[in-house]
Amino acid sequence: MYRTHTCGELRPLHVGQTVTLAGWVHRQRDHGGITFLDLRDRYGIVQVVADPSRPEVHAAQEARAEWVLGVTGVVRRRPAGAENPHLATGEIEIEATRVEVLNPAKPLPFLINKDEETEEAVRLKYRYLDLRRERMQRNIILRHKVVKFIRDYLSERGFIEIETPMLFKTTPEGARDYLVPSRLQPGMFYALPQSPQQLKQLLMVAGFDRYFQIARCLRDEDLRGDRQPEFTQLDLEMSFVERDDVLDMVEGLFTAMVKQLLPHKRLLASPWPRLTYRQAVERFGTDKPDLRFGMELYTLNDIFAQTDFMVFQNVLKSGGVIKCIVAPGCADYTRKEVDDLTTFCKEQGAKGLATLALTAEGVKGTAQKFIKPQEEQAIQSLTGAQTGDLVLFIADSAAVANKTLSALRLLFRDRLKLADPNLLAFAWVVDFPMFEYNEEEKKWDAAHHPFTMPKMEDLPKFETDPSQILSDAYDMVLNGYETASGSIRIHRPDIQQKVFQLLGLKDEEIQAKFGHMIEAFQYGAPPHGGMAPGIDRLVMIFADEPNIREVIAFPKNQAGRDLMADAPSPASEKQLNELHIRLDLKKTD
RNA sequence: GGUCCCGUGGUGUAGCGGUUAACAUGCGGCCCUGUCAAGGCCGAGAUCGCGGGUUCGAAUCCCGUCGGGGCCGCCA
Repeated sequence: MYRTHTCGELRPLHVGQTVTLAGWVHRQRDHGGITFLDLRDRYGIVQVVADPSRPEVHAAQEARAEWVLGVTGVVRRRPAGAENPHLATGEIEIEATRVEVLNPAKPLPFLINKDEETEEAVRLKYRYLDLRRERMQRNIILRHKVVKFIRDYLSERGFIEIETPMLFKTTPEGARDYLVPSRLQPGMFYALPQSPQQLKQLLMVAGFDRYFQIARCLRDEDLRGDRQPEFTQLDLEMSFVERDDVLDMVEGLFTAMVKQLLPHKRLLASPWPRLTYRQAVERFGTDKPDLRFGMELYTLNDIFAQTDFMVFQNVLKSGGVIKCIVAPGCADYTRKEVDDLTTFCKEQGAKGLATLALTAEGVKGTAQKFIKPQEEQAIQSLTGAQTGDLVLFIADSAAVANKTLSALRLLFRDRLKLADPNLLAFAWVVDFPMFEYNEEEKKWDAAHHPFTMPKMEDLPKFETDPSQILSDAYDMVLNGYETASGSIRIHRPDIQQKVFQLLGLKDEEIQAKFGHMIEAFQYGAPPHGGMAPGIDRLVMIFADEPNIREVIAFPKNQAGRDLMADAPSPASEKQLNELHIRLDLKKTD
């Protein structure tokens, strides 16, 4: 038997018992006449004491960090004054009667027993060692608890967990698909699911009523700190529900989860705030606002209606907006600091940045000479800006102004530490537009997806102005991240047809791509809707981690490579032949 | 596709035109009976990612390239 107990569980009540433990050498302190070993497993650390004069415990002296040992000994209370309050097992120690090397270890590429920053490429190459570290163990265990909580909570409420295929069908809309060539059907391809969207809707047609799945989703797009090519969603769908039924269910789930799993975190508000898409963009410049702090955006078009400043005039004439935010206590920014902000704004697409510094010696800044005293007064009373603050103006198209000011807002959040890291600002963003115009391809795209239900009262606008059609789509946002999105779905074939037509899909195309959906909806489809919270992002935020890779056991790097296994890698000639694939690698541009 | 930042012993850093390339930690050896980031002494370990250029002289400046990361585009 390798062990009778785990390293983390021994307490004074075990004193006198003979126990057998197995684990890794966390640290070793050899004093010559006595040797201490900290033996570690995932449950904790316990101190083993070995007397080197006893040959059966001699291995304690030769052991090095991360060797795997088997230890037998007697649990005893530590001598008075030698307790370690930093260890859960710190009141006791194991007096070893046997120390056996189960497996030695080479010196490691980085230290397990220390949470020192290590280049991520090295961590990813030796991910199995990185995962042995306390930080990663904590994250992966938290992730397990989150998923377990979801399964329990939803099961108790009548939800059925159903698996859907990984090999499915490519779809025209949305993200780039990962394709899988078919051996049995030459020239044909499966697609790995971007989400189980269609399948969960068909499960509603099938009468399952309340479905969920911890579902792997795959999208072949460029990576970011919060985006991996494969990620996990809580996929969820309900029949005979309206929007608020779905929101209430998910809000209840995460409110209860935070209370149980994250007692050190506070919710910003309960019930969660709700913003319309329009309000969110107007006030924060984004549809995923971080509500942990203020610094809202203000529109100044009215105040500058009579401006003499040519730049502002031109923007107003061309239908743009003048908006600002107030950076508290930043009036003393130097010329260089303001220049750096300007550069930042230009990187976001803005043409420039105007500033107004409200200093004790008066108003300064690049916009000072263009802004009349009464305009400045109006800005102060609108925004509440005070002496010592720096007002930042962007005059541009609404889209660029919002995007730039939103980015500035987050920049100042981090720079001025405006957001409480222990605050969870969940919120709902509702009433998204149904369609977005794709300038590049001169056509309408679905803002969420083509199965989203337009607002009934907006149906006439299909003929007049599709840009004004709102939908029953909604997002869950948390601390500036989009953490879920969903919608009430179309269950009427006539409305579905209208949407497909507006998206420019030809009838044959609709049949080929979505025929199974259209047909299914003709056999008694219940009204239904759902959503899909992103597990990785949520756990990342819950674990206070700066990127999604820290909560995924084996993530890809920014180039989509697995640095440990070195994937992707070439396929053999034989494999390619079986799949009827010939490579064409000549283009290198 | 674009753009910005980073590559110095195993790991983390210093050095930023002339150094035997420094420090910590880890590693090896020796000493040490109460430590818990144990301590003390000794030692090994880096052609400074790679290639080219500038210079009397390059880890240091320039160009390219490779690797890694952030952001924009993209992500229904």
